[in-house]
Amino acid sequence: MVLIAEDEPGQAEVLKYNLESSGFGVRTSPNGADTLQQIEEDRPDFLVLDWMLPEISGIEICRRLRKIEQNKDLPIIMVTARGEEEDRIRALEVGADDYMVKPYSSGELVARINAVLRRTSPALIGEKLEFADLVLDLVSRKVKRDGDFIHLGPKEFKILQALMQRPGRVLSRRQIIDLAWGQNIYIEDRTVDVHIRRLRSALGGDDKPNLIRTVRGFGYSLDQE
Amino acid sequence: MVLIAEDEPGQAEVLKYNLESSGFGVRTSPNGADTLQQIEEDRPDFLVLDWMLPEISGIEICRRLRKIEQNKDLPIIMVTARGEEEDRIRALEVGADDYMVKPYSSGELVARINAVLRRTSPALIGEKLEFADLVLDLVSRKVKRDGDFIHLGPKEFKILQALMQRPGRVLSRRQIIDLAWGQNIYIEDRTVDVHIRRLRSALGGDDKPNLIRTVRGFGYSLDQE
DNA sequence: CATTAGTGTCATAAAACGGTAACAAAACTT
DNA sequence: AAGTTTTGTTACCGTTTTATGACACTAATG
Repeated sequence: MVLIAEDEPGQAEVLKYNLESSGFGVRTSPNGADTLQQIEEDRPDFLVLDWMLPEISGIEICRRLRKIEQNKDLPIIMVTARGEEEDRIRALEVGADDYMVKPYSSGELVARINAVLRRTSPALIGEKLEFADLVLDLVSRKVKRDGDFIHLGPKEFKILQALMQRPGRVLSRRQIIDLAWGQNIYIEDRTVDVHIRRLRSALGGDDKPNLIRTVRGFGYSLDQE
Repeated sequence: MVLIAEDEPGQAEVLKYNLESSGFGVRTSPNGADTLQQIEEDRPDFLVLDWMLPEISGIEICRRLRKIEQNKDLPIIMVTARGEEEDRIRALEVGADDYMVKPYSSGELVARINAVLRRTSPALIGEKLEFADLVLDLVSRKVKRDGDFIHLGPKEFKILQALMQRPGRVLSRRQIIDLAWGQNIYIEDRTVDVHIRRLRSALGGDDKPNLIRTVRGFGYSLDQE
């Protein structure tokens, strides 16, 4: 079930029609408050969220959703007329999984929804997260590198999962904390460093290529090399 | 390298010509068996696949490719004369990334290929700034020149970002400071010179064309000489 | 209840980065 | 051409940021 949060009725109709013909179940919501309520009453599998919504903006909705444990993993594609780099970054920062600029083709939206689903809900599709010679299985909660099983503590596991769901993307320490610990928890940023170190060493230390890149001043990302 | 699987030679030629003038390397394949063989011998970066191919249909090729681990992520755009919703859904179901109905403009195909690549390439949704042979990716925070990755400190990165967001426009030292350091911060104008120097040298020094133009009395700008 | 695995912090070491001054070179001015 | 202004370059050193090891504390396990 996909929820479309879009205030312009025409736009919403077109989207609904197209998504339905692509096999998705669709609900719509005309404003921010209603969106939040619908999500609370019956959590959709996917949210297509307009940046500019009456009452509560898309950005704000995104931020709020990410604070609720249950909605941490709700896949969100943000839609907006604005195309500035800053906005894109901002959308990704508040936790959107992807971002589309109007006008866009419905085909592209459908394709992106599928792409995001493939990436963020591997458990649903029975997929595993893979990166380089790393395999992370969410179902069995096991990690394998280059064929060998690796033991990780819960925190390290979640951090690795967060990174693998966004390969190449740099996550700030704050983002990592949000994703691995949860919001509204106060932990020293430095603590992330320590866990990254533990993770690195569990992944093979100096014996194997380091897959976690330090991005000075920002955070960490998964990376080849 | 893009592989075009298309049985009608004229069509294939036109596509090839257009893709090549957009900078893609192109190979072609006239039938299903040859397509699979070419992919096995030398995996292309992208597949443009006609639905109706002799010997083995496009749909069938798509299905088979998706079963092979190595080709799970090969981006595929399906091309067909049929435009029924059902076909569209079917194409996406068997794992195509996008779908185009004939007749279509080559421009649109190029645009779609780029859209799909943006989505599926390592950075996934990396928003990239480009100028000449420079690519700056805000999401993975990486800079590439002419194919080689370049390491920049945070300040140099931000300065380059500021310049690339306004290609050709001259930025005063003050503006650069505001953009890279933030407002209300006091540092010497001369410091910008030093960072520009570091940036130039990181971008290849004397080995490659200098992309940063000095505008005496004003500041700096990105420029192709 | 004893033991162990897992966590968060701190202190310290090690890098990486950044701002400046000082001088050289280049570009304008007259 | 000499003088003046602006930019290029280098070296230096303090600061910031990250890596690492040790330790205390808690939750989980048997």
